[in-house]
Amino acid sequence: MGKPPTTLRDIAKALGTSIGSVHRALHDNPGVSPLTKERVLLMARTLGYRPNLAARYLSSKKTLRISVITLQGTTSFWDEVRTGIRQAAGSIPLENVELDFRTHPRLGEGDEEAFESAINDNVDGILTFASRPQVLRSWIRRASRAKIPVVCVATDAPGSGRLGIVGIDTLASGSIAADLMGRFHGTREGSIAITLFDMGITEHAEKCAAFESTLASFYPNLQLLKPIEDHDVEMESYNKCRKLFEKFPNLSGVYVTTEASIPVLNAARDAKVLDRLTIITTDLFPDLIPHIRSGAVAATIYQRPRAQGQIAFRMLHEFLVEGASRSHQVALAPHLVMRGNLDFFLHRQSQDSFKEKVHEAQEPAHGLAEDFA
Amino acid sequence: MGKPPTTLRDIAKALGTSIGSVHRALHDNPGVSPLTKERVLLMARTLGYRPNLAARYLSSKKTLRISVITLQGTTSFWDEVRTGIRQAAGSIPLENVELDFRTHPRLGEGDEEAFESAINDNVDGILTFASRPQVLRSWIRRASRAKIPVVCVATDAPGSGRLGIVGIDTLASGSIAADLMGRFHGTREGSIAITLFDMGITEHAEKCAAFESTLASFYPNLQLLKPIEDHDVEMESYNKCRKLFEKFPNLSGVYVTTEASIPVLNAARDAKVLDRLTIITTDLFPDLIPHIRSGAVAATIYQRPRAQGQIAFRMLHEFLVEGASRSHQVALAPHLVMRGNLDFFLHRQSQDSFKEKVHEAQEPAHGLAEDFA
DNA sequence: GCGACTTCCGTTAACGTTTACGGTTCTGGA
DNA sequence: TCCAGAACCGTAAACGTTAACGGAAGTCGC
Repeated sequence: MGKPPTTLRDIAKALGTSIGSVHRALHDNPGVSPLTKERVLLMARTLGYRPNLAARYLSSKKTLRISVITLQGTTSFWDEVRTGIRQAAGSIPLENVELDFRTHPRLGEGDEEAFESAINDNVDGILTFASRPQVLRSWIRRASRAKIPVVCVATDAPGSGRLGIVGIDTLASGSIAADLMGRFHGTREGSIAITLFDMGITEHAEKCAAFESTLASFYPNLQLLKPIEDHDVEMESYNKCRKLFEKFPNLSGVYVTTEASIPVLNAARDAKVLDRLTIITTDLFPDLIPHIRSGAVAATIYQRPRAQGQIAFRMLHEFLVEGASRSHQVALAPHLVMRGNLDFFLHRQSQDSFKEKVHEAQEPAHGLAEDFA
Repeated sequence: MGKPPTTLRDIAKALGTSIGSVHRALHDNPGVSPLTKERVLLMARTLGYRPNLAARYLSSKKTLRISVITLQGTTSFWDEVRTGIRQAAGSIPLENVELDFRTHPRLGEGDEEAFESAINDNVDGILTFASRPQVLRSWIRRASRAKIPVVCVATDAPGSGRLGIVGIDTLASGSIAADLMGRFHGTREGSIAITLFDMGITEHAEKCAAFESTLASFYPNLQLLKPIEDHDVEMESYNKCRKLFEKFPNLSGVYVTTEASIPVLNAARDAKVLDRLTIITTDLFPDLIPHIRSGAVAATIYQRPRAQGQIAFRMLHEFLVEGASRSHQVALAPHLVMRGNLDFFLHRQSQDSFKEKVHEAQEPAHGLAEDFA
């Protein structure tokens, strides 16, 4: 059924040339004439040549260096992303990967420098958070020109030449938030607010649009107010919300699409409207937990940072190893966290780098695992 | 920072013996004395020997044969699981895996035969659906004794010696269903029904318990009725539900934990209680779609069959290749599907076995979706 | 016409493991 | 005493790729 795969030797033999020339041609290394190069490329294609990765790795054993340029962050989101990257890097069978974390403290502080040093170090690939697409775009483009593939996590930098993007599906997030808001609220009239970082961020605009669209389609009794932009500044968020609650005393729900949910909750508490509001937030971090348990936050939409990190790494690695990756845009389904299943997610987060953890000793001896240490 | 990894030659040299003996010792092949074997094992441990997988694969290039013993199924669930397995098998870099699907038509029909033939064929590993744990337990045990690792998908077979299990977290599923039911329903009194396959199935009992517990903790206004067992028989489900609706006219919600949601919906329609009920179902398949769109089904808890298949395959493969896998029990977080985000999941399902050759032009409108832990 | 250089190409030794094959030495039985 | 067989062990050839080396032409300057 399976004919043996074609090798470099096969191509060489078919062309009456040598392995060395074939190898040079396929890697467009110098030292091969344009004619033979073309003939090799053609023959490789017709014979359906696929490089044997095991042999390649065994022979060259050069290590891939991947630079991870991310934000420190105010919540645990980016820590989780980095953990996911580390996990994925640790679980590839042929471990020849070296991770190089360049974490900058604040938004727009040190990201450009990190990019510059990564490019100068001539790393093999970059995983990054494109916090400021408009600024980072040129850096990503510069990396691409230097043949360094870049994969964005969480936020896209469209038109930058980046290899790919992995993030949470904005449509699914915004829609599910709207559906929950609508169902939780019932059929009476009411108005809903939404907070986001900045309408200039594609992801946030899309989430907002999806939320609005679903709300309009299925819950016409709910009216969406003009979005509030907080720019990830606590005071801005708090003050704008205080003003909002005063201006719309009949407000019945808030959808917080950013990490800055605590200021919103504080504002609601201080305005004494907390128990009248249905609040849906985004992500999951320690400070938010008591608010979920108390029921103040009805639900939170978990953006699966660890999964994002894992998949981003896999995408980059696949490209570096195979020369092409399967899908360059990955949109994950968000998870929904509420009071009842909160512990499940907390438990999952806590099994951190313990991947080697000994699992419940109820079934100890399997007998198969006795291969070698 | 990185000293070169130890090789067979290193061990041999350190012991003054030969590569051949070291190899035989590490694989407990015949032809090595107990003494040298012990010394090799010790030295391998102290030198921290890890086999070089690239070299191993390059040299042996034997193909792993994995048998997939699953149900045909009445919905697309198991098709999706199999698709996930295929995808995962296709995406491993060193492709030396041969999948062998043994699909039996009905529950408890042909599963034992499939196991027997798989064991007789001496496959390298088995992925299976332990539909009837009590019956299959002995078969799994038999496979384990034949050194064939078995990974269960969706349903566990505890105490069978299986290598591992991947499924949806029952606590998260039951709890989120209860939370939604409670929030959707509001604060007025009401009673809720739950349908399941059989209380004998661990997963179903656990889901039921989680549902009950969350309901009792946070929504004491809702009263849970005695569970209905449908045994995956349509008529049984329909009839029991009809009787239920007659007996409890003030019923306000149903949580369907099995695939058999259509009979429940039909019964509710025929009993003319459909619009009074909050119905939460499980999984996502074509027949269910119109009911979600119409709002008859408020939400459905998607069990991510494709992700289950992918992860189960990975677990088995990792064990077969590396000799030990990281975690033998994987509990996935379920996804929540409602009207608004339904299209996202449908779109994702439809990108089936395409995965090959998606050399996208520039930036397609909507991202490709991938499923993952 | 002779070295020095360029351009192209063939050969070959790694990489670490598996596997088959030939050797030892040792045992038991005739 | 000698042979057959077992039990143990060393050697070497694969596997497919990479990278380095050396050789064969051909080109240029003197």
